[in-house]
Amino acid sequence: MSDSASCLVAKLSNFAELTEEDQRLLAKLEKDTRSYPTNHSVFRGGESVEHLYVVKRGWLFSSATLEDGRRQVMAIHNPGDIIGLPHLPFRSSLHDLNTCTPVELCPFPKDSLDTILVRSPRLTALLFAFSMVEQAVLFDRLQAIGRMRARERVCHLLLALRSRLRLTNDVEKGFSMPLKQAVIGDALGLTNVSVSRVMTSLEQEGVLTRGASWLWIHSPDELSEHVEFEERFAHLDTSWFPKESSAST
Amino acid sequence: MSDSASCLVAKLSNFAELTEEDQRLLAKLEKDTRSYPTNHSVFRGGESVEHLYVVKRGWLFSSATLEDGRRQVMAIHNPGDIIGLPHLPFRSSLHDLNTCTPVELCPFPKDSLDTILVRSPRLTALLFAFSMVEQAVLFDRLQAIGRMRARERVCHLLLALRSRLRLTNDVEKGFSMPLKQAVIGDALGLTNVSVSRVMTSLEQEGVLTRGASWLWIHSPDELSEHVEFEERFAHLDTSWFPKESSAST
DNA sequence: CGAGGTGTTGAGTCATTTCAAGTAGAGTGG
DNA sequence: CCACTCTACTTGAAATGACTCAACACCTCG
Repeated sequence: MSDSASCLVAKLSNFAELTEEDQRLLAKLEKDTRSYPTNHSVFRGGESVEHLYVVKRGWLFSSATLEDGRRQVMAIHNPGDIIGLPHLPFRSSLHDLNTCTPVELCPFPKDSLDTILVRSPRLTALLFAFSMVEQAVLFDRLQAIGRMRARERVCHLLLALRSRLRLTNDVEKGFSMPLKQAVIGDALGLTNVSVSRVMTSLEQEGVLTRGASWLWIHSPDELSEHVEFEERFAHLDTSWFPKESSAST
Repeated sequence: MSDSASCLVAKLSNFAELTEEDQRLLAKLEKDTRSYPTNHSVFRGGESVEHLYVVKRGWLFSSATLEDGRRQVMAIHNPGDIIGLPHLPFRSSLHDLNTCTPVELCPFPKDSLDTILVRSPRLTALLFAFSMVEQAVLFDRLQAIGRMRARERVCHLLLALRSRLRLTNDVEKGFSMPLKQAVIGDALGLTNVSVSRVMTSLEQEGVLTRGASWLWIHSPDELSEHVEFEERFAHLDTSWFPKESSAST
């Protein structure tokens, strides 16, 4: 993980060797950088999406809103994430994208992917694998929302956030957590009020400590047994990947 | 959609031209066929998964169960579906897989995909796109569970099922629906009791007609406005696909 | 210092669950 | 072919977890 390496390269390198060529292909996705302020709407659901985005800095979330205002937060995005893959096969974006903090994004056009698809089957496989990991995380949240009580849901989300951040940050002594309780609620099918009650009670019980946009989970292992949280970023099975980039051999 | 064409080829052909080579690559995935009876467990979460499966005939569902027995149904699988892509990057399967009807599956090993990845970037893109459509459907269900009332959730699921089946069946005058209410409930974060109440009331109001393992939604258009259901299988944007299979040119 | 956004806390309400009993239907064996 | 059994579904009554509404506290930022 050299200084010049992007978050994306850093994240992906955790799971598979990247060739020079692969790194070059990824670097092209991060050519441009755009900045956005806090609480800014990057795009809205229904708008046509020509670009995908690599998150360079900051937090964002994707959400969809029903006509009467009920909102569901679909995903929370951190540095190193690629935003927009689910929109790929659609003409217009599925969700709104909003910033939680000041953000730097690297937009790249959809069809930049075709070079990767043609030149590096192995990198393609890695991106696909990562996309499936995202989907696994989504399944876990589906289970949390569908079958867990408010308290379990909140714990589950906090553990999931921590697990994500651990790929690129040190989280042992706490980590930055700029999400508003209303956003957490909308991610979990709860109200901000319920989230507040749970968080307060968790803090009183000594499970965690809160600061301004900051959170410390004291004993994640203990907590994760209690709420049946599953680590999804631990290890990727890459055995089925093509052996080499066909183009580079 | 010729007689010899598989459900998978039929489904994918709806969205992009498949070359001879692509069809041959897909056909290889359906070489073997295995049969399973109703209510049979194909595999359990945690077992190692060497294979993916193409559904040739019948209905199945994937689910995960918490220690105390609470169950979440993650996905419902119909003919033409590929089962197991989300498990791909993991050593062991994420979910249980169970049959709802007698079923025929075509198992193929994970690394069969590498030929596709290397030989046909275009088919790879199509599979990826389809996988993203699945994810979009998952997002929709997340919203349903997180932010809709029981009645809306059930309507939403019924419309989603109908929309899936429409790819391969005629659903205008009703369709086969072998899911038990407990399964529907577990897919929606409800109890079988709530599902029963909703279904009964929908039938009384003339929204639908039920028969033995059979369902007719009278006016899906009207219903879908009422519950904000979004059709995801209508059209794929394939503009970003690589132009040709690199290997076949 | 004031203002607006964010989080907290309490009281009352409501949708869904839980529990329980009963009905209907499909499949099985005599 | 009928009785039996098991499972799925239905229906009602009571319990409950989360929501709504509302007031208030806190903090940040201008």
